[in-house]
Amino acid sequence: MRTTLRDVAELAGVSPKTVSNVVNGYVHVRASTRSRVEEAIATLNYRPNLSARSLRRGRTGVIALAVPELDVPYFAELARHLVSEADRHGWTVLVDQTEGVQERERQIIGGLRDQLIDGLILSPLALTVGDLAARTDSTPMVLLGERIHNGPADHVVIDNVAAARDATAHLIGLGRTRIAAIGAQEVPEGMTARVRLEGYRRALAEAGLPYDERLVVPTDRFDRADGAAAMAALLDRSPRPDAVFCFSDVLALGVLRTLAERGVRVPEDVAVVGFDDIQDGRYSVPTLSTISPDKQQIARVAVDLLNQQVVRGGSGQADAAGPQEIFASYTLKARESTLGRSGGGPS
Amino acid sequence: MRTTLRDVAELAGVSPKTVSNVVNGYVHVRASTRSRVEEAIATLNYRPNLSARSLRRGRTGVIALAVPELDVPYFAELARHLVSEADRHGWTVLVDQTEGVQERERQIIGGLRDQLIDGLILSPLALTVGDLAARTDSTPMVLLGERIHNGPADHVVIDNVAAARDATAHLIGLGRTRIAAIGAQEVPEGMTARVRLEGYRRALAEAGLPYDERLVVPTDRFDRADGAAAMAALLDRSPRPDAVFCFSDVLALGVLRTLAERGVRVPEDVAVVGFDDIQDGRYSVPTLSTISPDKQQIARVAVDLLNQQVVRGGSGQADAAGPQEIFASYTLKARESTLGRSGGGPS
DNA sequence: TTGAAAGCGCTAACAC
DNA sequence: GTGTTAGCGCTTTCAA
Repeated sequence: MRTTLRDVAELAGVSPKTVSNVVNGYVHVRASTRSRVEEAIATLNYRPNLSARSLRRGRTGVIALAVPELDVPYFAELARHLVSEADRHGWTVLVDQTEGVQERERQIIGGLRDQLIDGLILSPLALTVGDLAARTDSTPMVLLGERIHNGPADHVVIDNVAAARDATAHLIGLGRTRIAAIGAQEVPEGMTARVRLEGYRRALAEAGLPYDERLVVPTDRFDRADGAAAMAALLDRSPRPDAVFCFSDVLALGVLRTLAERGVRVPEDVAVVGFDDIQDGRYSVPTLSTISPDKQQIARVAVDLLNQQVVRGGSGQADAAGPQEIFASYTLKARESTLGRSGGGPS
Repeated sequence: MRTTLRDVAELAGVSPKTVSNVVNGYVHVRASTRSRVEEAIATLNYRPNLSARSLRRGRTGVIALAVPELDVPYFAELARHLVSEADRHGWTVLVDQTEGVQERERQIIGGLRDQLIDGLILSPLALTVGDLAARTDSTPMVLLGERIHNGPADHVVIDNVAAARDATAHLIGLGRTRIAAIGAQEVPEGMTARVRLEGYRRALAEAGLPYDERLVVPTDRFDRADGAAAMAALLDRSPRPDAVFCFSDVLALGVLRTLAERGVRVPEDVAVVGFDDIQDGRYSVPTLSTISPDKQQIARVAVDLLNQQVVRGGSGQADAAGPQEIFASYTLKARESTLGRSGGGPS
């Protein structure tokens, strides 16, 4: 049998309540009593039963992180930061993988882990505004990514339109004029692929360059194979681009691969910019220019927002001012794939 | 107020026990009763309180996965598989990051999450045999990686010595004679770096090649920067290697980067083999030859072993036969970094 | 096939 | 500063 608070109380010759006070760091406990209790705890190797505590307190100390897949580098890096930040708040993180499946995402916002978690941080891929509006579960929730503006939930984003515009403008600034975009998707407004395309178009417009649909390549997903295939398709038709803006770094790594296979020089013949600043891009050949969202900030803000909701009473609602939308910062990191070797080594 | 089982019972006009029976799929419930209860559950949107259930049952349905860092590609990929496998067993996975810090690893095997989890899957980096022997916590546990043979815990590994030997032998088979090893570490016997070095030495010995300490480069960690620096050091002194065996793919990616910067041709001047078969290596330039452990198998076996322990009664002990050590399979994937472009495209 | 009662281990409320 | 009491929501006896 596991030792309980009661056992400790008996051994220390005090009441259960006193043990509870000591365990929970209540200050008004006489030093001598405290040390006696602590000694008993040590001898019995007592550990509080978290289920019982949760039942009583109505809080579990656990939050859920739901991402499409844990081994997509961007989500892996985000997860690392989120787990660290959550830890600082005394939260343990459990992980759900949605695989970007809508039904799965629906279940999760519907309260799949309802009674197990204090809150939920979700990076949705397929969820619609309607799904969110229909949500009845009141578990505190924070959304990550550009998905849904003005939705009914707190929300951490970066300004994807501006970032995509900056990335494209960087290519234009290098004198490129036939700039391709890889990663377009037929998805609802507000989704990542859409807003990044919007930023791309805006940069072209601002520079007085034409928008040429033949230079815009859709991909099913955002992975290396998609990037490689998209670049191959571009090289096999005209007009031939002199630069490529990829909607993710992983796509861009596939692009670099195809360019290397075809003997196309980067950046001399084709300059490449990605998005996400994953670690691989800092050591690829060539190193990858990219938009770098401040992932740690995203993680910190997300956990803070969640904490606010929990403190506020777990109503699932934002405060009177309505749901918050917080913009995290990003920077453009120009590396070899646009600047060439003059860009220096890994950064 | 959240709806409880009691509310459902009242609405359905039955006792709490009957609701419980329905919720838990107990068979001996009259169909009419069952449907009445199910209706009540639906109208009230009832969800069982998992804390209460855990408290009563003594099981939480949660297991912990402890890895050094979630954004190291190998662990990210492993985590993806583990979460999927755990899901198939009805388990939710919570994640702890140890950062490879011994004290942190000690806390975790010591029962940090003791009362929150049914079991623990740990990929230790710094733990000693002594730490494990001193463990008193009885939470079911499975260890991942080559760390400790004949230790007091169930354990999933691949045969690192054989795999490292195969990798090195592959290089020897290509006619290389000055084969460097990157990733050596001054660590206790049985740890990854040690066993891989052992396999390297064995391959050399079998081929009648001398073991040359100048070709063995230690690294603090296993990351891209370490690989890049190690390769730079090798190029700046003699003998100059004509091949490199890296103890991880991430190291190898750093190595490829340095070789590209220095204008050294791969594999013509230097052939490179890594270890782990992370996704990046399938699209790097050149693609990376590597040892590919069957990560899905590792995940499946680990979860199965944990499940066996839990079923057996959570004693933390293996069965009468003692702790089990299960070997997962691996394959050598020869790609461009050893075969050249004849090796074909991404595989 | 269903119900009544007890209690898992903890903490909140209140008394002393 | 410490003890007593009650009860969080569920499942497990045991009885009907």
